[in-house]
Amino acid sequence: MAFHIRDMTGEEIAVFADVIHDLARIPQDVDPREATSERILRLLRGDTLASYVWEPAKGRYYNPVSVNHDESNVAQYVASLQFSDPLTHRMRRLQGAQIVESSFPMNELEKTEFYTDFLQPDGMYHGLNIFLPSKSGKVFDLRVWRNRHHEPFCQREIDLLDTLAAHIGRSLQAGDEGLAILTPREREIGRLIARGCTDKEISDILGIGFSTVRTHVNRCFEKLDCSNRAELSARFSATLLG
Amino acid sequence: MAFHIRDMTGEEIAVFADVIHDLARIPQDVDPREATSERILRLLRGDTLASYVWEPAKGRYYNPVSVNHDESNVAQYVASLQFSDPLTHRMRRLQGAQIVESSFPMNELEKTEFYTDFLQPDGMYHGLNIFLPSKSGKVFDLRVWRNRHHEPFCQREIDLLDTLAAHIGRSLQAGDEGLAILTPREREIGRLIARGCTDKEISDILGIGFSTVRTHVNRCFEKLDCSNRAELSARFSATLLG
DNA sequence: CCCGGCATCCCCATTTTTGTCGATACCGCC
DNA sequence: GGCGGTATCGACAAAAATGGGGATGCCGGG
Repeated sequence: MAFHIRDMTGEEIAVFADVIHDLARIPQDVDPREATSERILRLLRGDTLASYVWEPAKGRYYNPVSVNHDESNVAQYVASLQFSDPLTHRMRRLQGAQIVESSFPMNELEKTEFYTDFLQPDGMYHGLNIFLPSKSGKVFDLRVWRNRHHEPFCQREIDLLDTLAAHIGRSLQAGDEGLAILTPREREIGRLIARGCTDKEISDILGIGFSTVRTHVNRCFEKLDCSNRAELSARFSATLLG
Repeated sequence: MAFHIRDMTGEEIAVFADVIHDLARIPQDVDPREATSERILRLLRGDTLASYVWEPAKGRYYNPVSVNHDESNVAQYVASLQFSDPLTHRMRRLQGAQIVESSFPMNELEKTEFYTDFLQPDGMYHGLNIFLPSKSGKVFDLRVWRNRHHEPFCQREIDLLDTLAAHIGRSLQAGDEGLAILTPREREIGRLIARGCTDKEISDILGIGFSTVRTHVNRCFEKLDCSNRAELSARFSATLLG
């Protein structure tokens, strides 16, 4: 029985590589967490996963993505439970992936209402968290859990999560700095430009007036600081294909 | 001593992820092998690495990339030794990463001239090869070696190389189908278009006539079947930024 | 030695893009 | 109810790109 918790099977290596590959090429209008969270959970051999984004302006978490969690639980966390969560306060400023038990002993955690009301019902026992601050002030996080019948997380998962989170962070960062400032309509038009459509064609495709297209295109130029559609096209297609 | 050869250190996981990330975003005019071979060798814990591309039309290997090899040895391999190489004949049609010793017992190999003249002097003893056919008929390969004082390769490296090679293959494939049909000058102009330069600007930057730029641009359109520069820009920037 | 590919240059007519002014209407928020 | 953001439309002139010709010189392979 030479089983060593840190090893990765050939299949896991391949899945890991695919996740990193996808993160590198994901379109900016897709949430990288949506596209990868199931596979990340599998790689970390966890039971449930949740991810939130801390919005500094509002002082709260929002934009949840979860796997194997009860949806209403996640909704409730965003709505109210986040304000009585004793974990994130303590862990948010730590660097890198952290095992919950290391910062918050289980015997202490089990006594809290947060545990009995929220964690326990959804089978969250052994926890592994990472909080990743981005330039914009937002903090992106990933929270992975195993139920109490499973082994606690160990170094293999810490290393994996550190790496995965860094790449998700890069991907989110790109979204932050990139096309997010455009309105949905503007992104739609940007995508068509990247496909080589002329303004006339775009107005036909979208069923709107030529002038409208012109307005949107000009606004794209302003917002993205592009001087012509070739440059705009580059900005879009850098993350469009894949 | 619970050392298990299949594990990856946290640093290796991070390097591996970076390699995959880079392969996903590498410009099409950069050889993905050049950009990653050192790191791949380190991940596989090998001593030397060489890579060639089999050109079916000419019936020979060309375009070598190597790490820690004597350059003249590699040149000689491409020039002549490849035709007396007893290994690749036997291994080229095998699927996936293969340990040389498994197909070609060492006691047999050590008797050959190829070993004494070529492999031995450069310290190639334990070998791990992969041959990856591409749609165009070309076969891309990676050949990693450890010297005789080191452990033979095992499953960890097979899994890793399988995955790495698949991603390099993807990257090369993209190059094959993409910008490779353009001349160097045409690619240069395509890149500038993707950065948003007008034809006038391009002619100034490159110090050539406006008309010349026009000719190159038109040829790009023809070859890549693009109807305007926005589309061309998309083709270039899909792999340009990183 | 000739041919093909490459890089360089020129002209002309037409289409598309770009810049810069407008304007109206809807919707959510304070 | 006003205000900001979004989506929608219009007009005009300048700048750039596009499509179609044709032309030269260089170089390497058959």
